[in-house]
Amino acid sequence: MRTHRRARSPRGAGEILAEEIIEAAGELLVENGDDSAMSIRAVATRVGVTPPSIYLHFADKDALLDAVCARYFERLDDELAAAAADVDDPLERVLRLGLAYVRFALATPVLYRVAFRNRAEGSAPSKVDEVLAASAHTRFVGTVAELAEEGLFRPEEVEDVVLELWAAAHGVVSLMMAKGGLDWGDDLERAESVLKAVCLGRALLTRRPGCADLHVARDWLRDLPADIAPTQDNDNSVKGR
Amino acid sequence: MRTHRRARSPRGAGEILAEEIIEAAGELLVENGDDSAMSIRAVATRVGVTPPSIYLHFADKDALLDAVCARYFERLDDELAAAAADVDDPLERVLRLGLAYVRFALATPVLYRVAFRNRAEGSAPSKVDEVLAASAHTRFVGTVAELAEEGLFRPEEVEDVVLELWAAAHGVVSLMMAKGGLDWGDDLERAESVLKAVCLGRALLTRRPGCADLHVARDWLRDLPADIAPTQDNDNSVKGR
DNA sequence: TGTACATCAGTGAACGCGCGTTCACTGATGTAC
DNA sequence: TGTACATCAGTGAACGCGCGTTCACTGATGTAC
Repeated sequence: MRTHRRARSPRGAGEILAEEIIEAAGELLVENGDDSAMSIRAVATRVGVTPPSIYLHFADKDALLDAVCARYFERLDDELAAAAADVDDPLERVLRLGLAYVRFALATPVLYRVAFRNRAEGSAPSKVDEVLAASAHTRFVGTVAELAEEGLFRPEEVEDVVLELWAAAHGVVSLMMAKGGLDWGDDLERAESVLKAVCLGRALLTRRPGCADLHVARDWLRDLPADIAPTQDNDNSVKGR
Repeated sequence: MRTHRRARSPRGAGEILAEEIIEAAGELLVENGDDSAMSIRAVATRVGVTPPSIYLHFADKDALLDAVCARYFERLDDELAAAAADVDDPLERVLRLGLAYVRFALATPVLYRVAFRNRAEGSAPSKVDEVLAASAHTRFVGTVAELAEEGLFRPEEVEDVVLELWAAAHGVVSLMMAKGGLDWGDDLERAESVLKAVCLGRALLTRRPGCADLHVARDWLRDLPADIAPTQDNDNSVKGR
């Protein structure tokens, strides 16, 4: 039941269909909610082509989903690049990157969830992981490495800090998606709070290793001197800038 | 193709079958990897009963999955209770609770993932959320409230801190499950690091609100006095105790 | 300038499958009289 | 003590569906000679 028939690609331009398939698959995922609702047949119908045509460009359904996710993470990297542009201070930049990640994920929850679906055990290594490693991950590593140069972290723990920041951001968005009924308040403010806590707590543990002992940490927190004077502008949030 | 036929329950004991169904469904999920691999027919076969019998006890497949998840979170609460027993210090207890959560999730990744699956939009409010709210969530709230009494957090931010700790723990386990290939090191040590960072960072933001401005926070971190002498035992981890 | 051929981008029809769910029925067990 | 009846815990067979995937085929376009 094709609603329209797609014009055949000119010779040598078969790749065009691949692009249209990825795009249509992404749209179907967004519209229908999850990957079990995206069928080869539905994708073919939307593109205006018959189901076997899909197999001219993708080995199977899983390969198509993978391509959709890879495309998705490429878009994520674009967003991260935009968020980091012109932010010289690495501490502020890491927060901006984290918030951009959260904003991007919350804007497209279905795709985000599909991108983090668990793949079948025997399946080939995914293109998605390569894309992630080469883009978003590298971007975070670079910024955290700058922070390490400042002395906020030790150089050998840069990868660890990145993973932990990622875990925090991922946790915030995926718990929000799964348990939207909880009292999250403003999503981005909550994310900002978590990201700041991880950054500061982690840096604190680096600069004062003794605080890894919770009793030491508590005594120390209790004895903190009175807060310093607030800075001139009261807006502590980075969101609106 | 039943491999064995289950003996009929005696009169008045029809509920026994419901229990066996939940148990079998859980086993199938664990063995087969995800919820699309758990079919009503497979559950019936495993229990030794015909498919329509399932419907004597569960309205549909979704209701069955829900019951499995509710049972799962009841088990989680048992683990949390055991982890918190005899830990008087609330700061240590919150860490133990978090680690028990992580350990439990990592021990049964498939069930954990299913329990956080996204439900269809129109579906009835899940029993799972009630169980969670009444058990694990309450447990964390109680402990964080004690920390607030100590002055580590403000009383009105107890719920927020619980959500953020939950998000952190959830993020660690679900990212580990989705991206197991990353360099996580020891899973529980990584979790401990994140949980401590969130706790300390959050408490720091409470005691020194000025640090919400990242520039202030950085100057402050840079000017931290030299670390205090380490405590007598060098084991900062809570894992083995 | 014409023609045989290769290549490319698809099509049409079908295979076989397992699934959730429904419906009318069965047979053992307890209960009322 | 015997019998009719209600209840309970299931059964057997089927409906209808959409799915991923395969296979032989088509028809337009470019290329060699």
